[in-house]
Amino acid sequence: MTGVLVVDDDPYLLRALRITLRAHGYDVTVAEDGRAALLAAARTPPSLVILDLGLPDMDGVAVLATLRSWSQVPVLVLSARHGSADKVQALDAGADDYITKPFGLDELLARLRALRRRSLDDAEPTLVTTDAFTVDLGKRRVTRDGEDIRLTPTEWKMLEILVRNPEKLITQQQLLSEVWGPAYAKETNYLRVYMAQLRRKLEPDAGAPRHLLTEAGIGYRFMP
Amino acid sequence: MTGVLVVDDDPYLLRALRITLRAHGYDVTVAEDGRAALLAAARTPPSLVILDLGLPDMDGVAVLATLRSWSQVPVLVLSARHGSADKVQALDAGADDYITKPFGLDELLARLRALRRRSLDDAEPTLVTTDAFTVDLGKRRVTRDGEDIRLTPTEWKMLEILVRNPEKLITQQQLLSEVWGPAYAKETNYLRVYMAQLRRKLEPDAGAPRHLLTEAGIGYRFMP
DNA sequence: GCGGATCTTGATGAATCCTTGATGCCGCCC
DNA sequence: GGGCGGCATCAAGGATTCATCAAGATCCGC
Repeated sequence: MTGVLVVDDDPYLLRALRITLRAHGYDVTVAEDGRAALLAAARTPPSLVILDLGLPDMDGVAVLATLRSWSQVPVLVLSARHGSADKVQALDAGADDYITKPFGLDELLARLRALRRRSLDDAEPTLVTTDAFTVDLGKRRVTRDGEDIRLTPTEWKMLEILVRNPEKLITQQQLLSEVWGPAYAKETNYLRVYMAQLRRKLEPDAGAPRHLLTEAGIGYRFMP
Repeated sequence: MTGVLVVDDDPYLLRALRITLRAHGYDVTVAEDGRAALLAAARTPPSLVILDLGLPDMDGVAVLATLRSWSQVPVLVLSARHGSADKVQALDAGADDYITKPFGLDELLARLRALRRRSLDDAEPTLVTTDAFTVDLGKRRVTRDGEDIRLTPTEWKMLEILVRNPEKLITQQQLLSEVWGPAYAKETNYLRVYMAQLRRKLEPDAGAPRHLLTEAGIGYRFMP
């Protein structure tokens, strides 16, 4: 499902957008100020962001700049200002599109479609290599000795979390709640089963792992 | 040098744009009607296109659609019309941005920067070959053993997305929302039906696919 | 309208994946 | 040395997902 984060302080517009976007199949999250928007974007990264520049707590361009510091998500900016200086500022801060109020909902939907069309070919060239295997986070692919390794969805989720935090200790609870959900925080069994499978598929000697390490009683750690 | 093709029939605007864009480091080509624009774009493919919808010889949207049939170059549309129906039509025909006259030159420049930022990873091969079949993304054609393969519109859309992202895993949700729209993100049935058809038409052995691979529970992947 | 192509929808067996329990190993403390 | 807790491994079941087929429903050009 395509997730859209709508950031605006006008409750009426918010309501209209939520209804319209839901009716067109988007999964809508809303935020009424900049702080809430950044929190929401960090917690559940959306596929698209609609951002009003006139927010009560902080400048819209500042929100955009902060978001851009860690996310490449396409952003469509809303503004009541027609002045070209504002547009220039927003576009240069990293906005992908700019639309002035008032606007037609069909135009907004068309611009969203155009944005999403472009967002697919954002090749995220993050490649993590060890001397045994290579993980391509963008293409979602693992290779070993030139051969593709086939991972199940659960195996991949676990590996992705570990690989995105190299050398960092990930607790069992972190892994369980990220992969299976917070309700599974005590099912440490799952971790053993899947860690064993990952090692069998990736480690040269699954009995003596060198990259997927166990920290007894605490969690696991990935070493490049 | 970034090449910009400017298509407009107003000689004054053309002159102003040429001077301004050259001053900002762009390499400018101009065309005064649709036919000349398409010829120029075909002969020396530009990095960006600025297209006025009001042309003397043919409808601007038709020019855009024709251009889109073989090129993915970012297009910024100029129009004197403020109506949202026009915008929707242009954006759905493949425009990447839309700006109404009159406009500020600094806004135009900012939008051009935003467009160029998004299209950095060009180098788009229009011809993708495997040892079983060949896909010509520009001409929208698929050949196998020298024979043309007939694809339905839906089959083509699906294949195009996969082929434009070689080796990359495309999730079921990405495929569904690109081909059928975001509201269909749960109809994974469609994917199976059409993937089976694509394999029957393209794979030497549809039962053991080598180029259109299934990642169970996640999505599909194209391997050249 | 009519006919053909294309798109939906449902049903079936096969393949894959997740869960769960049992078993054995290792290190540690009593 | 024996008991214990945490870990690794294995295998089987049940659940989910996939491939395939075929029958309507719908769209489109003539």
